[in-house]
Amino acid sequence: MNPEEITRSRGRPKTLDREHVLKTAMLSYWQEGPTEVPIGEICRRSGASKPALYREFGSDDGLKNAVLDAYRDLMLAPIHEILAGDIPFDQALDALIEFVSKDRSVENLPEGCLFVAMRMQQSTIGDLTNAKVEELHDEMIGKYCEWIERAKSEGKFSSDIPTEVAAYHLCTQSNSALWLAKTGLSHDLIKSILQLAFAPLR
Amino acid sequence: MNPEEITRSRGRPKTLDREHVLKTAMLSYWQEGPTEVPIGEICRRSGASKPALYREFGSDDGLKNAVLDAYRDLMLAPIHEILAGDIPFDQALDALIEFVSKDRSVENLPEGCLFVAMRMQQSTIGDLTNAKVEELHDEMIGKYCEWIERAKSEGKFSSDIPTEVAAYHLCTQSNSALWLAKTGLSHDLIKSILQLAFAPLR
DNA sequence: ATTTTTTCGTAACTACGGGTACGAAAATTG
DNA sequence: CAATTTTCGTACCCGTAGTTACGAAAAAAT
Repeated sequence: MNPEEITRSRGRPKTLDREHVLKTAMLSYWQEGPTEVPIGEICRRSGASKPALYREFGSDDGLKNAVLDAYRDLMLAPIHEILAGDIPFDQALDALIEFVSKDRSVENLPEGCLFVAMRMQQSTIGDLTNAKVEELHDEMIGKYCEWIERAKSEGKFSSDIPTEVAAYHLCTQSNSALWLAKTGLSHDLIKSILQLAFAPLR
Repeated sequence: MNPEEITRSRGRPKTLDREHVLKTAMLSYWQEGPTEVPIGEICRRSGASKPALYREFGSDDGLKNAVLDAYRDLMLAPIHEILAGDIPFDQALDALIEFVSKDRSVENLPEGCLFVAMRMQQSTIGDLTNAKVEELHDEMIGKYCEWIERAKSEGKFSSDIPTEVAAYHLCTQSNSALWLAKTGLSHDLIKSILQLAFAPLR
């Protein structure tokens, strides 16, 4: 009754390592851009064969879609957690700045934001992936709005600023910061820019 | 001695309308993304033949490079003028917001910023064009820096904020605003976001 | 052992897009 | 008019990338 036998069915055993392919693809797209790395290259880098990859993900679009799910858990979920937490507004802002402008090279992660990169490439990306991108964006704006509304109700945030304006502002700043990091701007400079950009919210 | 005869040389007269091709290409790239519109499509839309276009611009890269020059004159130069002008700092900021968040559909121009779009597409774009993109970006940052330094020397801008931080912040906000417009966000909302973002500079 | 099922991966197919070879066309020159 | 020069544009070349056909391989079931 060891784990190997639980899902052991009839045919030839699957050797494709889905998680490994997904990780390879995510890092490749993240590093070089979602439209820059062809399927064949993902195969070479991950050691998988093209048909195997197609059997698993269906299409280029399917793979990108799956990658985006993995990316969400890695990079978007932590932001959601900061916003959902019970920490004071100012501290949450700082945590946000810290998370966004943090140097990821120590974790062997690329700079920039795969999510933003995908959002830019309008038509080059498949329908499935585009739909997910918009879904994740709406989710993010929603979380920001909830957070701000909560802060407003606690008197920690000026009611003069419409929630929607603040939410888009926050979202935009994070995106820009991640993008600036990709252009090679120093993390200290980016942090200063974020502090400046978020100043009117405090 | 009419204009037609001034440059009339020997061979078959050129029928390719360079300006028309350039305008077609600029609007196409601007609207749909610089990597989304193939050369062949530019030809179809402008009525030019492929070899004619290659004779005129040399390559895909050459065409994009020429387009970028045209775009600079149309969209970047006006910003430079605002920054170089003698108007008070606050008014210049407002003029900036106005120019960036203005509705361009009335002039039949696309939303968004071709320059920013090109800067995103790292490797998909040729060397010539990439070099020009960086050149234009450095030029823009430089103009912002000069403007801020001037404002500082006149006591219209807080010396607490490093010039470089403010310059990047301003540049980033403009880029973001143009990009938000491309996603379909209302111009009023974008203007509010810009006002919020620029508040700490006043 | 043979059949059945499932996955494997080589080797193709196809579409698209950047770029060009080349002969025809249209002008000036002598 | 013939020679020369320059541009024109059809029809092609070729590399790239997404996708799949298909026979072999590896397991369970009979």
